[in-house]
Amino acid sequence: MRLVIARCTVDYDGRLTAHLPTAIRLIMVKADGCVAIHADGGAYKPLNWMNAPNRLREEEGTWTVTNPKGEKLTIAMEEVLADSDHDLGIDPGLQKDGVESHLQELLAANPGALRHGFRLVRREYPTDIGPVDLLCRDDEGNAFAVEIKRRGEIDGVEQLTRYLDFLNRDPTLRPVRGVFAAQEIKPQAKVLATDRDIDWVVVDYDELRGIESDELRLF
Amino acid sequence: MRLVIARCTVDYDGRLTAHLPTAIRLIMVKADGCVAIHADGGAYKPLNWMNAPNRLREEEGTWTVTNPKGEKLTIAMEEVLADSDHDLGIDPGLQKDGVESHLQELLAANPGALRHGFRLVRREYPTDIGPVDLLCRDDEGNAFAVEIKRRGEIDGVEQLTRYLDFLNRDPTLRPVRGVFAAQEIKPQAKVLATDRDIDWVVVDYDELRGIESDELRLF
DNA sequence: GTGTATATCTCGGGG
DNA sequence: CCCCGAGGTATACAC
Repeated sequence: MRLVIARCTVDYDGRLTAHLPTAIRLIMVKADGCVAIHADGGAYKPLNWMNAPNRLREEEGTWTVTNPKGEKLTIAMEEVLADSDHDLGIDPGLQKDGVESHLQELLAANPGALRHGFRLVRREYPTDIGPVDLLCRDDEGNAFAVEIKRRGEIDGVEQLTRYLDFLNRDPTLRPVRGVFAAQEIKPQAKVLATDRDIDWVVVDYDELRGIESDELRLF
Repeated sequence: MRLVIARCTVDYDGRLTAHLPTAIRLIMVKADGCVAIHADGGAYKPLNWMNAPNRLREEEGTWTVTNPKGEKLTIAMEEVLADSDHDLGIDPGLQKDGVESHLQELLAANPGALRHGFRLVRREYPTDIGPVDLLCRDDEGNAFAVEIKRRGEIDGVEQLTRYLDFLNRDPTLRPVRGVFAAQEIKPQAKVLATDRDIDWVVVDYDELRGIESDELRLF
C-alpha cells in the first residue's frame, strides 16, 4: 500500500464529473491498484476514488487513472509532502455474525418460531420479480410468503407486497398470505403491513440461536 | 490525519459482531475522530471502522473506540511498523455534476423530451407523502406524474406508484398516469412498471444537455 | 430527532 | 458478465 500526502487538485470524469480544488489530501493506492483520495474528515468515504481494475500512469506531477469502462481520474500534484510504501500482505478477511442471511438460516431451520405449525416449503422461492426469502405452509396447508429483515422498514413491506402480488397469480399456491419477520420493526412498517393484511413478527436472534443449540444438544 | 501501519487484530461489537484475525493493516484516524482499518485491497471500503462522533482510548497496545450508540471497536496492536501524523487542513469539498437533481432541471426545462406535447405544470409537485419530481400535462390536458432517476430500479417504480395513489385521489387531476424516466432502466423495473401500467422512458443526459445549449444559442 | 430519497453507493451471490 | 438484494450502508434534507 502506497500512501502519499500531497497538495493536489483532482478531476473525475465517468459516471459523473467531479472536481476537487487545491488542498492537502491523502492519496491511498492499494495493492490491487485501487486509488482513493481522502480528506481529513467525512467518515470513511473518500472524496474521490477509482476501483480496480484500472491503469495508473504517473508522469510529471500528474497521475492519470483510467479503467476499462472509460472512467478517468486525474490528480495534479502540486506539492508532495510524504510518500511511503508498505507491504501489508494478504488479509485473512472479516468474519461477520448477525446478518440477514444467518437470520434466514435460523428461521428456515425453525419455521415454527414464526408461527406454530409452520413448515418450510422452500428457501429463496423464485418469482418473476425475484426470490421470496421463505415459502411456508401451516398445518392446514395454507401458503405463507415470509420476508426476513434485520431491521424491518417500509420498503421490506413493499417488497413482500410485490411477491404476494405475483405468488397469488399461481393457482397452485393461492391464496398466499404474507409474514414480515425482523429483529426490530419500525412503527410505520407495522402500520403498512397491518393495512395490507400482512402479519408481522419480531424475532429474537439470540433466542433463535438458543433454540438451535438446544436442538443440537438433543443429539 | 494519523496513519498507523500495524500488525493487529480487530473486533467490532455493535450492529453486528465482527472479528479480524492477525494481519498487517493501515489504521487511519481522521481529524473528526473517525477510525478506519484498511487492508491492501477491496476498493475504498475499510474492513472495519467507527464513524464520528466517538471516543478513542489508547492504552498498552490496545485501542478502544466507543460511540454514544454503544458500539465498540477494539484494536489489539501487536506490532507498530509506522506511525505518522499529517496536518491536512479543511477540504474545500467536492463539486459534482450529473446527478439526479441536474437531470431533473434539464427535463423540467424540456418536458417534450419525455413525450411530444408535454408541458410542465410544476416541479416538485407536493403530495401528502412527498413531492413528485415533475407534474406535466399533454396537449389534450391529461395529467402525468414523472419520477426521475439516474438509474431506474424497482424502488423508483414503487415510489412513483405511491405518488400516483395519492394524486389520483385529487378530482382536479384525476386520472393521472405515471412516467418513469431514467438514464438507464433495469429489466425488473421495466417489468414492474409495465405491470402497473406506468410508462418508462430512457433519457440521454448528454443529448439533453445538447438540446439545452442549442436553445441558449438561439438568443 | 425521525422519515425519506440518493449514491461514481460497495459488496457478494446467482444465473 | 450482468442482475439483484443487502448493508454496521453513509449522507443530505425535510418535517
